[in-house]
Amino acid sequence: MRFSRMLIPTTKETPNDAVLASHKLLLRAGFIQFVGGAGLYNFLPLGKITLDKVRAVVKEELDKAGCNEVHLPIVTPLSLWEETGRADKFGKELLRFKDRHENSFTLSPTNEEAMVNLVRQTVKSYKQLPLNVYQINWKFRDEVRPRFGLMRGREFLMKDAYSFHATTEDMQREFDLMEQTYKKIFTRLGLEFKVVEADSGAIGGAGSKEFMILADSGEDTIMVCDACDFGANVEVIAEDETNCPKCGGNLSQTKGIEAGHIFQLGTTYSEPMKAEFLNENQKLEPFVMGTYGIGVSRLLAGIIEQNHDDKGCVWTKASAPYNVDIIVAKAKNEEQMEVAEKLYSELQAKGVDVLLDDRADKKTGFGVKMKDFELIGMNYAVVIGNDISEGKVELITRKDLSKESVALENIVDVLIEKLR
RNA sequence: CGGAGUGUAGCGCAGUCUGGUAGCGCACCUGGUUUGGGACCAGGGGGUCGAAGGUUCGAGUCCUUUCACUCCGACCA
Repeated sequence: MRFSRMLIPTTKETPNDAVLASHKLLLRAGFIQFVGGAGLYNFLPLGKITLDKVRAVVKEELDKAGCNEVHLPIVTPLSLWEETGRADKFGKELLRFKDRHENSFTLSPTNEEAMVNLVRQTVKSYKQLPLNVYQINWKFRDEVRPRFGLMRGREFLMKDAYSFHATTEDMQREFDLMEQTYKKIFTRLGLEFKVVEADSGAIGGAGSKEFMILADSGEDTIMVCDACDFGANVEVIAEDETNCPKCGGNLSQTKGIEAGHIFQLGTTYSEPMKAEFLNENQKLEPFVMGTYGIGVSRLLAGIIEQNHDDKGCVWTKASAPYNVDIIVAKAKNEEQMEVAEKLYSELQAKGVDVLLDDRADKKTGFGVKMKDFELIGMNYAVVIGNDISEGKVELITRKDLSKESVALENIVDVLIEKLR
């Protein structure tokens, strides 16, 4: 893509209302835009691209683990929620409204009931099990206090998966598989994270684990063991506990952003909703279920909370809207522009996500392009400038802002190696 | 829902105490000069001051009511 044709409204001023780094930077770098209602944001082109990239990583790993992607309507009949009693339990957080026929509906905050309904209408035999179905879809929760930009919006993109099994043992096997799958997803996204024991909250069920992105700004307090991999949310462990219940090692307190949560549900939903299958003994049994969520839009905030500096965002390779930014120092210089166009085509041909900063208006000089590169936080910038007469370009690494001079003929290979 | 704060141009703000017909920076438009780290000069466009009501000759400013947003708390996949 060419910068000159993209809507990227970067700003120098820090928005007054934003407190968190991710909130400020995503606004300043033109990824998102405040709509006016609390917790509602427009995703601008850069934000949409980044969201889609993160979403693709989530989808790929789930598909590899044998999950089935589906798509449910965001509007759900309230009657489904009444079957499980959650219409009352969710309270005001569940946004309700009526259609022209006075029928009650909700904007889905999560989809256990809707997905159980999908499965009970289609799965009748143990031979069809196990089954894991998921969607990556917008959710709406009328939060008491939405805040911190994408961290706790009212409308947010969530991956919600639901597994159905004949036995508890098989559900636990899937639970472990999802834990491994989540670890792959978070690792691919370049995140530093911790899996912790957690409370099951309003979803209900037996065991649950949370995937915490480690960041000082996190809303959750967690206890982690420095000797083994044990970790727990303070909701489920005494905050003054100093010894690891697993290995006896030292526990220390830290902050985390809850970006994923997996639950062993059992029959909490299948029983009241009469979602049953016929077992090998020809008897009806309720499905044993698991449910697994990832806050996809929250991941964007989490990635930035963990990866930013005073100049702007520092996206990880898997999440950056573009991995390479070609900066044409003087876009009116024909030679520079020619070299830049050629490099742009070559990188595209090699499958590299590249942005060409070809802006040639008189207000957009080299300084502006550099500032935008730093603020947006793409992984690398290639500066096509004066050195081009000697066959050299400058390669800048966003993470440490280091600069190196590279021969033009080698730059494609160097970049591909770095992005590997 | 309790506490605190803020609503004035697209964004960031001043003006409100002490009422006199709206201003600054950024952004935007035109022309010129610049061109490797958010340039400079000149000119220009854009606001019924969150909303409603009231006091007054006159309200951004005073009074009443109301709405929204932000932060802290409670709550929360």
